[in-house]
Amino acid sequence: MKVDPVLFAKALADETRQEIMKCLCCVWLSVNDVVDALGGKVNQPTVSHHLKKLEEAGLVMVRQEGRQRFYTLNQEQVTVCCGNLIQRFAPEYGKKPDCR
Amino acid sequence: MKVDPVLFAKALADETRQEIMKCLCCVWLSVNDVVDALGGKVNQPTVSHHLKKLEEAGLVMVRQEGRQRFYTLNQEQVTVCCGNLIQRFAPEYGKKPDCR
DNA sequence: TTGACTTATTGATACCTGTCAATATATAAT
DNA sequence: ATTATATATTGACAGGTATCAATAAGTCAA
Repeated sequence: MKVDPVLFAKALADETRQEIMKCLCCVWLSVNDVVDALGGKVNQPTVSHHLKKLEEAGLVMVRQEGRQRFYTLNQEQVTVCCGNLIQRFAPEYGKKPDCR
Repeated sequence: MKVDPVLFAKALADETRQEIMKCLCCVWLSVNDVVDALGGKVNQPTVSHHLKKLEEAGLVMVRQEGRQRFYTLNQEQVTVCCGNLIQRFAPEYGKKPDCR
């Protein structure tokens, strides 16, 4: 799934959302787990809203289980998108010294 | 100069700003040069506004020359910030297969 | 000094978005 | 069926921001 670099940046351009991503790094959490992990900073609808944004950017994966939905960070997507940014804005960095 | 990952993402989270970054990739341009390069999409004050944002995020370098100010993309900063994002959100990607 | 040029700043406006309260939807348990 | 639980959606509101027109500030030329 190819992701627009602006969409990717927009998804990252929020403090709370980056905290959520941190929580979901390398582990599957339900929505309420995330709410708890944030320690009452925001409430459940807000977390759902952020998770939706992250999902639209392809940054999280979802797995339904009973009445819960488990999310985890898509680390490959993060890596790919960051690589795309470097490709786009620093293509020859490290190659042509005269460019700097 | 250490850059906050949220600030970095915010700087990238705009279509016009990414276009400006593209223009400034590997070349020094005056403000009016950037305005022209964008082909009348936005006017001069708007470009100045965006350049200020990019400067605050450490993504561009500035050089004064006469009455003009020349900007260029700081490719090293882009590379470093992207590396930081990967470090933060995909630290062990490619190392621990059990993590995926 | 005056005028021309380049860029930054200010004020106004419209749009976007993060947040919450309330509610809806869906699923499981009894 | 009814109740409880988990999550998503809606509506409202406040704060942020992208944009422009107008103006200011700084610099060079004459």
